[in-house]
Amino acid sequence: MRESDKHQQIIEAAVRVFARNGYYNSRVSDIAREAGVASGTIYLYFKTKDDILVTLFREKMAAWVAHVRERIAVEPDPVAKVRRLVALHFDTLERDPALAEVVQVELRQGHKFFRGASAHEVSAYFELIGSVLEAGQAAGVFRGDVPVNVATKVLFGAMDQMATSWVLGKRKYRLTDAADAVATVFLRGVTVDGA
Amino acid sequence: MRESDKHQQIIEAAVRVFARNGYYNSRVSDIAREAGVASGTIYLYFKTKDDILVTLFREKMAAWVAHVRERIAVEPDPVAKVRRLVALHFDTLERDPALAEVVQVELRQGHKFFRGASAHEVSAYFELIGSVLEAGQAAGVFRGDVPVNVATKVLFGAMDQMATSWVLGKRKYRLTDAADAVATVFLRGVTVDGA
DNA sequence: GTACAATGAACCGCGGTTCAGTCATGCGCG
DNA sequence: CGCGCATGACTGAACCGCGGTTCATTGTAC
Repeated sequence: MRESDKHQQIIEAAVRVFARNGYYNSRVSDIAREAGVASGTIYLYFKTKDDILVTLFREKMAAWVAHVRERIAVEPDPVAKVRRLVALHFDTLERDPALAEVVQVELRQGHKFFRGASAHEVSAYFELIGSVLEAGQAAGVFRGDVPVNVATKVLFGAMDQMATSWVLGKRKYRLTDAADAVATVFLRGVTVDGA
Repeated sequence: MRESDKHQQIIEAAVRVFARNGYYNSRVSDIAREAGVASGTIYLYFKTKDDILVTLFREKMAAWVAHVRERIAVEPDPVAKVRRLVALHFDTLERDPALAEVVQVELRQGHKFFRGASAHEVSAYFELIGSVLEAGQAAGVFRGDVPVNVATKVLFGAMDQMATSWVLGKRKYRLTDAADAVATVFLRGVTVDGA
């Protein structure tokens, strides 16, 4: 039983508990029970309850960005990269329902998500999207009259809302099925006419 | 001093307090002080602290939807309606920074926003957007191969993300300036070729 | 004088955090 | 080899501050 075992064990338990009850309605003792440790043990690995949420988000988000980055790198043209990005975004959430619930609903709490400690990881994802769009503009595939930072937010916002609706609607359909439609609308919106 | 005076007074105070500190970091006594009443008075008008948040959201959102609905009704063609909708969405938030903060950041808490008591008001807005897009399809202006419920979420998500970024970035620029770009990307995405 | 709005100090349950004690592991020494 | 002893992870009951809620009292309008 390596140290990182317990750390990870607690993180994974926290994801499930937060997904079930929400952050503020979860007590530390709930996470402890779910992880199969005593509540005091939590404090050997995390400074505070908040720290669990922040750490969980940082680790999950960092892994996410790394995963997406390496997967879209292999796609040669910008259009394919965007399609792949959307598909991966949805696929990641669909693969882990508890994580999806936490990311889409619970992590938006107050100042903890975009602002605060996780800001760095979030902006890394934004920058990843932005770099794809910039490359597309440089290649003459995407129109230059749409500011990249606007297009980035439009794409992220579209994916994010699709995901949120899917989570809140109790995941009754396959999120991935909508990936093409979302990518198509966006691409049609930013591509130069006749490409 | 009509009864509804105090009710409204408390709601407006709550908006400012929640905007400043976040929902969970605001105590009822803070709202009371801001409203200029005693903390016990709050409970003559609201059942619980949660009730304040839910009521505030319902009232604000209902007014929002009504306002947008009547304003876009005068625009005759679907494209103009969409442009107007985006402009109004941003304008409403820009006019009331405290409300914007609460709507974009604080109200996303746990199950209180899209799920739960406010679900009805949110879906009213979604249906409003959806009806515009449907009319556009019927008129042959918008493409029929994009499902309306997907396009609705794409548009809402795009606007919502723009707004969230603007709020989190401390409102350093004019949100309204981005309205055209957002509307243009979306419209280009859903309009039939050559319209 | 009656009714009812408003007050705000005090209550009380909740739950994050602590810490004194238990247990397991491995190491040195006879 | 085996027997304690030191080390440090782990435990979980108890503590304690916080803040939502209540309600006996006061103020006011008619």
